[in-house]
Amino acid sequence: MKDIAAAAGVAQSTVSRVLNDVPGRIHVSVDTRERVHAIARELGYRPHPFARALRGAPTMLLGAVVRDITDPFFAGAIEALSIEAKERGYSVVLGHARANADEAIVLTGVLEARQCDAVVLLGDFRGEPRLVEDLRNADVRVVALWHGSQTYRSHPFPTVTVDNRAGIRAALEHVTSLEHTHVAFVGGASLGDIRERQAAYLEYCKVSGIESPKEYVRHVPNTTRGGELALAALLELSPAPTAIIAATDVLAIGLIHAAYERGIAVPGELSIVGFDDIPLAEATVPALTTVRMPTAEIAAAGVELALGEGPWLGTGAQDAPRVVFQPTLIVRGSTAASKARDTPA
Amino acid sequence: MKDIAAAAGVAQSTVSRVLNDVPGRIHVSVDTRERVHAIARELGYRPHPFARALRGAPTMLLGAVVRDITDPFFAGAIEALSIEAKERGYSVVLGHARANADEAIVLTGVLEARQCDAVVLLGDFRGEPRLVEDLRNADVRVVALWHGSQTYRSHPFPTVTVDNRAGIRAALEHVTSLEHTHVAFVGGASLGDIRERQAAYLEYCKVSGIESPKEYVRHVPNTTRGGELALAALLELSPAPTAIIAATDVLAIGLIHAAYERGIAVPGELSIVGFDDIPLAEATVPALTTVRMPTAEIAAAGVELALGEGPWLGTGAQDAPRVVFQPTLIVRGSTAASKARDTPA
DNA sequence: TTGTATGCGTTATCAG
DNA sequence: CTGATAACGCATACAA
Repeated sequence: MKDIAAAAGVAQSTVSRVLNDVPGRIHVSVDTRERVHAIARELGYRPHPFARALRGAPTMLLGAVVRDITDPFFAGAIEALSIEAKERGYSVVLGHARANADEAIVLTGVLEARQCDAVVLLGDFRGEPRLVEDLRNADVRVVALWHGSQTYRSHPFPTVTVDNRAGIRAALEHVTSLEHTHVAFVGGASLGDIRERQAAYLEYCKVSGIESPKEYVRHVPNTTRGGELALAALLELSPAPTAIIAATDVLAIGLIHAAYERGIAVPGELSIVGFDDIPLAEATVPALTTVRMPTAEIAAAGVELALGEGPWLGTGAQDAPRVVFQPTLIVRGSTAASKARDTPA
Repeated sequence: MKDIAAAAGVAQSTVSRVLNDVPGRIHVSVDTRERVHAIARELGYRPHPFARALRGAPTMLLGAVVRDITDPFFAGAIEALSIEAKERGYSVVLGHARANADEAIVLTGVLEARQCDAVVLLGDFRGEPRLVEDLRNADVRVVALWHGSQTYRSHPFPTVTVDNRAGIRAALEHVTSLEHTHVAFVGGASLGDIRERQAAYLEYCKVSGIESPKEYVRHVPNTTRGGELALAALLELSPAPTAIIAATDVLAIGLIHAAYERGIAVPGELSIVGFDDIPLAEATVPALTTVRMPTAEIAAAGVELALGEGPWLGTGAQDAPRVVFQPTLIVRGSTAASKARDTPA
C-alpha cells in the first residue's frame, strides 16, 4: 500500500480511503480514485488482515471445535458451517478436542490467541470442563451446536440444536405402530443431545407402556464397534428387544452389521432406527430408517448467533438464546412389523 | 504487555525479552525475570499473534482446501491433518471448493489474505484451474495430497499420495485369485488419484488377460447414488461382470446397496472391492474388502512438506518432491470365489 | 480534496 | 544488563 501510494504520487492515507471506499460520503477526486484503483490492481494489492485486526477490526475467523470430525454427521455439519461462514465472509479454523492433552492446545491455538471473532462448539463438551471454563473466561462469543437444548449451569452459551424429544418420539411411535413392544436404546456417552435422546426414550416408554427395563439402555462408544458391543449385550437379555433405537446413525450401522454377522435378519427379526440421517444412511443394507435434522439451518443459525446477526437475539428470554429446530423421521428399510405376535401363534 | 511493564517497573522491551526467553544467551537479571514472569501470569498475559505476524512472524495457520469434506475419507484425512498440524503448533483453516462460484472465495478468504503460512490441497483440483492458478501466483507454499503422483505440467506443487497402481493391482490380484475373469471398474471424475486407479486397472487387465471392454469402466458421481447408477449400467451388459473394483469406498457402498435392492447376493453373485478403508467400511453388510492407505503418515508428510520440515526436501530430484506411500489390501466379506465356473457345470 | 501524524502489540536495533 | 525507539500495514483524527 505504501508502494502503490508512491507509484500514484499520493499519500498512503489517500490510498486507504480510496480502497476502502466508505459508503458514506468521502470526498476523493475521481481521477485520483481511478489512478489508485488502477495501480492497486496492477500491483496486485492484497489487504493485510492482521494489520486490520491489530487495529481492532474483526479477524473474519470463526473457530469451530468439533468433538469427532470422524463421525460423518459432524463432517456434514462442518461443511454446512463452512458454507454459512463463507457466505458472510468468514473462514473457519478447526479446533480439535480429542485426547485429554489436546484441550489445552485448542485454547492455545484458537482462543487464548483471540484469533477468532467467535467460536462454535459442535457437540457436547461438558466432558472437557477445562475447555468450557476457558471459553467462558475468554472474551469471544461462543455458540454451542448439538449441545442439548436444556439449560445447564455449567455454561452460559447460546445454544441451537434439534428437538431431540420430538425425534425420539417419532421414532418410537413409528416402531410401536409396527407392533413392537420391546424397544431398546443405544447411545454413546450420556451428554448433550445424546442424554436428551435417552431421556426422551425413557419418558415416552413410560407414558406409552413400552417395556424398557434398565438393561435396555446401553452405553457404548459412538462407533460401529460400539454398535456391535451393544447388540451382543442386548441379545443376552430375555426377552431380547425386537427393535432398537440408536442415538446415532453410526451406532445404528454398527448394530445392523452385528445383526448380519449373527445371522439376525433386519428388519425381519429386528428393527433398527438411527438418528442423524448421514449421507450413507440411505445406502446401508437395508437402508436405514432414521431421524433427519435440518443441518444447514442449524449451522446457519449457529453462525448468525456467533456473529451477533439474525433474529435470534431476543430468543430465550433472560438467559442465553436457545434455538430448537424440528427433526423429521425418514422411514426406510430397517424397520418392519414385529414378529413377536407370530411366534406364540 | 504494556501494563505488565508498568506494573513491574521495567521497560516494555525488557518484558518482551523475558517472555520470549531466547534460548541463546540473553542477559536478563534473575530477579527482573522472575518479577516479570510473576506479573505476566497474574495479569493473564496472552501474546497477540497478529502483532507478531505483522512483524513477519509465521501466522501458525495452515490452510486446508478440501474437495468434498462430506466424503468420510476426506473427513478422516482432515482429522489426521489437523492432528499433525497441532502437533507442530499450527491451526487448520478450512477452505472450500464446492461450487464454481466458491473458487474465488477460497482465495479471498485464505490466500489472497496471506493469512496462512502454507496451503494443503486435499484431492485433485485440476477441475478448478483458477484456484490452481491463483495458488501458483501466491507466495505461499502449497502441497497437494491425494492429487495423483504423476507429474502434470498444470502445477508445480509437491505431492504426496498413495501408490494407486499397487493398490489396484492388489485388488485385482485378489479378485483374480478368486477366479473372477470379468471385472469392472467404477470411478468418479477422472482426476488425480481416480485417474491413476483407472489407468492401473486397465493396465493390469491387459497384462493379465482379464476381460475389460470399454463398457466395464463407468464414470459416475462419487456418491452412493453414483454407485447405484453404475451397477444399473453394468447389469445391462452381457456378460455382466462378476466383480467390481470401486475407486472409492463410498462408491462401493452404493454398489453393495444397489445389489441388495436388486436381490443380487454379495459376495455370492457379485464381489466388490473398495478403496480408502473409511471407518464404516468394516460395518457394511457384508463388510467391505478394500484398500487401506496410511492416512496419518500421508497427512504428516504433507504437513512437514508444507512447513518445510522433514526429510522430504531432497525427494523428487529437480522437480517438486513427489512422495508415495504404499497401501494395503484389507480382505473382508464383500469378495468371494466366482461362481462363473459353477454355472456351466 | 488530500497530506501528516498517531497508534494497534510486538520484536529488533541501538544506546546507555 | 536494560531502556528508548523504530517499524510491520492499516485506518483515522486532524491539519492544511
